[in-house]
Amino acid sequence: MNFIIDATVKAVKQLYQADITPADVSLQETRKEFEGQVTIVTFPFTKVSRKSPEQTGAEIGEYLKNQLKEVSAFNVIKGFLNISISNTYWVEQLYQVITTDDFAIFKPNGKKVMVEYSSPNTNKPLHLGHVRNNLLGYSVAKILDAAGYEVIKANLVNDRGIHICKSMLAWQKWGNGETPESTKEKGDHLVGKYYVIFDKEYKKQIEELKAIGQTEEEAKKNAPLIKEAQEMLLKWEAGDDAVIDLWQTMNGWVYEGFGETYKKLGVAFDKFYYESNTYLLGKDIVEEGLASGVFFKKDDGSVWIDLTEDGLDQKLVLRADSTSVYITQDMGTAQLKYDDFGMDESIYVVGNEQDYHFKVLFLILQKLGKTWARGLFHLSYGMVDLPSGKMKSREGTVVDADDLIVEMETTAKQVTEALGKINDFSEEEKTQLYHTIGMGALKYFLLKVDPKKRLLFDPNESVDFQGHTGPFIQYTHARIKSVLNRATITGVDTEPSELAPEERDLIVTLTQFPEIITQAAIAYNPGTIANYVYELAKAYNKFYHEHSILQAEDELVKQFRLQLSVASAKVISRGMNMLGIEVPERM
RNA sequence: GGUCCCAUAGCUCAGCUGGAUAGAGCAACUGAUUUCUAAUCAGUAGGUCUCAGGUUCGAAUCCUGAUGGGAUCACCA
Repeated sequence: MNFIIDATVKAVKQLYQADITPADVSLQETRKEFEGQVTIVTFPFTKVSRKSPEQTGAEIGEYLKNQLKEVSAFNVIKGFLNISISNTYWVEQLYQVITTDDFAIFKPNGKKVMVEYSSPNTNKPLHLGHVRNNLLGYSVAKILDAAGYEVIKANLVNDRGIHICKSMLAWQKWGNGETPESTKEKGDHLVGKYYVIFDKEYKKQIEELKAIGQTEEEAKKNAPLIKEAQEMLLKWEAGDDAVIDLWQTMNGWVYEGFGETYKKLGVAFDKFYYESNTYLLGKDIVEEGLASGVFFKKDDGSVWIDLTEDGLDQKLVLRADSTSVYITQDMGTAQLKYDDFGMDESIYVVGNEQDYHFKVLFLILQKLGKTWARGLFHLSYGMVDLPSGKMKSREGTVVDADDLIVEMETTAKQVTEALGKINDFSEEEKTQLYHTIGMGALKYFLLKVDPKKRLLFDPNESVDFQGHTGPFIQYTHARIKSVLNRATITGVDTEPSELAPEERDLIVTLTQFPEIITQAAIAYNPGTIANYVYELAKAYNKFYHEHSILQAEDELVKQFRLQLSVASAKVISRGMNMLGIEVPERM
């Protein structure tokens, strides 16, 4: 639509001898109730035209109609210039733009971006919060890829620390040598079970100590279990063979479990980082900062940065005993990632409870003069809440990722069976389809909302399969495929004598796809894609309902509608793919 | 208390680089299937865009303040 903008700039120049830039022309979609496809707001031009908005619109409209063959008509309502673009233009768009192989395919932009997401703890299974994180990260990676970036999907696994020692210790004490094989339990669930057991026993000990007069604080510190866990962590850091052995074994179980869940979620990674390898990093950066005066040392030997001028606090970056804190490690890991890949941008998909941490981290790196720090971005997303409140792994009040996936598949199965459209499918095909639909519903549900917003998830109210949902869009795709399977496409570009409004609207929506990808990539927001694909599916269903494809008036029209259908299916499929959602051929 | 995020229909959400009478879905009600998949389509009803100021020809959108909700301000990660 740039040609309209350019022509408008010229029109203003010709008519009113005023120079404006393309940015001054606000072009928008014409509202449904009016005639036309694009609308120019004429109010901004009245200053130079010295005429009423209506008259200004009429004059510009007249100019455009005379100058551009694509403009077939116009009308002005209350200062809004509504322009009708000729049917020929839209049909050309379909054949010369939308159906071409490189439609909405972005050329490599030469930029490299890392998307870090998932970042699980290896002491418990994944829950709904992780699911949101995983789907978001994966989708953003797909969107950036589509927008022309070279993308590295990274996962920084939190595989060490006191929380893992807790699971290990509880297993040692009460595990009786249980393994995933012996219990037939998924490895991450087995380990998570012992994490919960630890917490239960720990709480018991705290109560006992409180009963003999200790304060809550003292009891938490003095409980034998926590002391044992701390000892175990020290042994781990000292490289004690037995502890390392156990750690490797139990982490192995967890990774196998995570692998299964990731596979079901359909997410993947190009690069894994492990905190057991990175937790000592960052100390050299502390030295660097001390040398350059960005950091300062307190009397006790601890190292700090003063961010009060930036409206933040003083922040510790190294303990007095010269051991690392969280942010030390993150500084080091950021450097490591940059050294590994030299990416232009790096996106951290992490919950919004860490907003402050990342603000500080990025600021520190900038102050240290890391040029790449400007490319760091925290993609912060809201918590997933249950009606009962926050999810807490330790207390077992979580929606488990694996359970949730099974539940979605079961619901998909029930809905599908009730409709009875795929009775000829093999068992394997059915299982596959239930998975596709169930995950489509779940993924769409989680991705259509703005990442920033917190999400309320009611496990008792199942995710919908009708209306503004993943299955609605999947259904539209299957429906198109069903029609295409019954027809032969000649591949000859035919122009119908008349273009119905539903056909034109569908083409208009299709042409927007590249712009939508760009927007989604700029905002790191899969919701942009999700809502667009929904609009497209709706536009198709409306067209489908109003017009027969196979029984079209004549072969020209039929071929045109078939091409329109092929294009719609393709864009739906590509859009959904950016959300990590599969579209079935039948459902 | 400081800082950050959020607030739109009964519910879940779009719209936010300022533009027309604020849009979808769910739930409720009505209608469409001898015709390409009705997981669909068409319609009815549902709104003080939290509130109060400000900027503007024009504000759900930008600014200020308030209210409500959430997060965070650890020598935990």
